[in-house]
Amino acid sequence: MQDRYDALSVEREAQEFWESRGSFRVPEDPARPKFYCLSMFPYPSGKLHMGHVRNYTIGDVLTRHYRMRGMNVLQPMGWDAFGLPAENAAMANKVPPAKWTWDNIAYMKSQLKSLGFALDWSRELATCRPDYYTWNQWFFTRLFRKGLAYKKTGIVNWDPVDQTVLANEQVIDGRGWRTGAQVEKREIPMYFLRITAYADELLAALDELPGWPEQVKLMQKNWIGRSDGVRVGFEYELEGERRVLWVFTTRADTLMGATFCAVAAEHPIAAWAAQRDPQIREFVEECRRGAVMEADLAQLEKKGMPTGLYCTHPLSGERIPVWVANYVLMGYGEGAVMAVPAHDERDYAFALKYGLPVKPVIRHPLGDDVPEPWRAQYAEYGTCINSGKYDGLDYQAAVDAIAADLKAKNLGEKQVQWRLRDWGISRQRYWGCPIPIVHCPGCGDVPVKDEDLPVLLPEDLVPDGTGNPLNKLPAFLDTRCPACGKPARRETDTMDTFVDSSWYFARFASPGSDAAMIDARARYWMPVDQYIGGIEHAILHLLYSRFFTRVMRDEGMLEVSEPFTNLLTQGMVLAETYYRDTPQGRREWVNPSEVEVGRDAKGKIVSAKRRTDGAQVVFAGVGTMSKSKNNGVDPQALIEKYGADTARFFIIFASPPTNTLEWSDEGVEGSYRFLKRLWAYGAKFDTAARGAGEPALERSVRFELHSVLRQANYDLTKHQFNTVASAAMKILNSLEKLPGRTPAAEQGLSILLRLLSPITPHICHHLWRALGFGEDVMQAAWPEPDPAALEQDEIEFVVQVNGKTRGTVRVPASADEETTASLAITAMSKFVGDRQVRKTIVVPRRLVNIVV
RNA sequence: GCGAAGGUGGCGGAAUUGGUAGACGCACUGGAUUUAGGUUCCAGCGCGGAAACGCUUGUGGGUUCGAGUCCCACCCUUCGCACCA
Repeated sequence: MQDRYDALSVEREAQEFWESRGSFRVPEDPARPKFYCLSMFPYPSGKLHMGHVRNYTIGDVLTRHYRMRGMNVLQPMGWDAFGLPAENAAMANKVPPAKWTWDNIAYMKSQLKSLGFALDWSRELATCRPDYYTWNQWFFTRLFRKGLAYKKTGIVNWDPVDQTVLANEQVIDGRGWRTGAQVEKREIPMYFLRITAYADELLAALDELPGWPEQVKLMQKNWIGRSDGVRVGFEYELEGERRVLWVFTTRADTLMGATFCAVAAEHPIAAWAAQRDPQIREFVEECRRGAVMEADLAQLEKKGMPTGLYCTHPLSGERIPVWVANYVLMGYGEGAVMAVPAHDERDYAFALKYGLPVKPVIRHPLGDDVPEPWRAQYAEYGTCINSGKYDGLDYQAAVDAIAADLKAKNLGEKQVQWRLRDWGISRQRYWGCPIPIVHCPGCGDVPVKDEDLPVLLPEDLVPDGTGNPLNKLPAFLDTRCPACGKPARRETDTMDTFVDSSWYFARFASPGSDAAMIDARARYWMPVDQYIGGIEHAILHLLYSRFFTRVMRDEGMLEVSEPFTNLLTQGMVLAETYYRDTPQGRREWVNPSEVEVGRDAKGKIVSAKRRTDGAQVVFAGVGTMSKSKNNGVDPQALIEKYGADTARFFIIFASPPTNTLEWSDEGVEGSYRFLKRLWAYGAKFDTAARGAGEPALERSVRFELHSVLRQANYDLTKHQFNTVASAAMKILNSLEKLPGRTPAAEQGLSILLRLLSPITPHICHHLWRALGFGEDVMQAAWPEPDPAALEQDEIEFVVQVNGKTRGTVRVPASADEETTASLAITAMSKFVGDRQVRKTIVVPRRLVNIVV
């Protein structure tokens, strides 16, 4: 063995070993327990970023660990290859998105290989390949025929200059990102998937996902948002005709306190009022143009205008005004609310502002009245007051009685309202999966026949930012109707890329299947046992995948309902940010790798300057790695300088997987130092003479070794990998106390290499072979602690007096509680003095507390 | 505004789930090796104190023999959002 740790050659050699043996290709093997370990596949944006490296390192640690525990572990990789950035790059470089995408894939694949991940590349897929997206299209036609896909209008952001639809992220402060033009809202026909048909099931099944973080389940629950309430009708007259304004409320018990109704700006009543009154028209226009983001809207001042229309309270018969208000949303419920100012904070603020009546109808903890300012107690459930026949009823009784009375009048009933909306999948973009529909003047919208799939996406177009280039391509547009055969026009919208990623996990289990979307092999592998990815996908991607899995189940393609048994949401990768203000008054962000910090004698940062020119820079805290703050760290540079094992070790060691990870160059150096020490220990071990060792030292090292191993194995079950890395360091520290190649050293190094191999597979692979432990550490059994090594003759107890720790005492392992207590009292005589011992508490193997 | 997560040394983080707070590492300090820098090795390192000892897990209360961990109130930070009636 050479003395110097040459990470790159060690890693190249290990990777060649795995490659030549096909070590990571996994067949379906019913004889062994399967484990499907999946990390979210990357978008091929150009090169790997640190978040990818973290994600795949976590997945690889799990994969290699379970492999060594004898499981048949599948870890595949592919490419989420359709999407907007490819179109942007295409415009910038005048290259078709396909070429840009494939170049990126080739480069990123080489990066993944250099990191040594145990990936089964024989299953690689890319969603932009026809053999993948043909099944998107096939599945869509199934949904279309079942009525689970349908067409209706949806609202989009429209850029009037470029004449194109913009994604939310392309709208900056209400303006198009390329043109700077004021963005308009536009209604256009789109295809929707009826995810709401599964709302009930998607909600209920969350309770049967013990392997998901509570946080994510709660977010999904709130997103699906089941509300049990009452639909209430307020009658009104318009142009001599009797009509009903419907509202939905979860607080029907407060109906007697409703003093006005409010409708959204897009509501038909608002449109009617806008026609009559220019001021209302102005207000409605303002609402339509205004903020799109909920957080902004929430901060908006509550504004409204009376429509001039009055409606009738369904129970009291009172005449109450209808307002149009900016805090009512068209997209939820009926687009209209009944306002109960006394018991709803927003209604309260609105009523005070416009002098509308406030009528308390619920007894709350602060009394019967609702004086200013607003208090949270006003909204609590309580007994009805000022409510006529409903006085004295509690929440549930009042809701029941009021719902019954409304029903009798045909002006309402109990209703379940979902927050979840159907999923609009039409995108007016080129680089995506074409929606397989043909528009026929005679037959309407007709799905493409199975035998004519896929509808191929032309790959040589370069978009110019003014809409979908497919619209200008007769060869694509002109076709014949699948039903009647007459000339017809092809749909040019493509699918939301979330469609691609809603079933890829099942396709990995059926590589190359060209007769079916997924085949019988998927039944062996599904569900995914462990899914790993960023918290930013906690809602949409995971919910869509759960929806697709259910539809696939109902189509007889899968037997499972849930795609992901266990979910690990990794934290983000952060780095320090530094800036300096330029003479021109601009803020210039300086990459942390260019910054040198000065510290005081205690290690506190007191100054920072740029290495190149010595300019003073300001430390602006840590933040997510981003282009705008120029604080990204390129994984490639790291791999080239230190090797993949150092990068992997640092990522695992620096914080537990679900926490944020703070990047630190010094921390990387520390990880590199540890691997160099491990290598040096291996080299010394290689040449050391075998010897028996000193018995007491051997015994104490073996005790340390096996206690650390026991803890590490426990930590692995919790996925707390950072302390497993610590355990490896502790083991090396213990081994370095031994004089040479003693039995404890042999055993310790064998444990260390196996324990560490999922984290730093290359160096462990090399040392395992070079030091004669075996041919392939991955084939070795996972280490388990030896109970004999954990036995002790004496146990050290912590001794407290009145709960204050005062020292320790060694007690024979065989001693009973009484003996232990008296030994402790003797040892602590200095602290006990002549005071009376009232009580002793003995915690077995741990602690004695003497109460005096 | 609503929803979620979280506050432990100079820093990242540990704490066997109510039992020695600060494992492991980084940074820092001193020393050895080196022509020097780097590397490597040894020692120290929560705060105060010469020491005995005292104080210490965002703040203030509480439960307990014992609280970072459980309960109550408050303060702060981060993340998500489609004002969800």
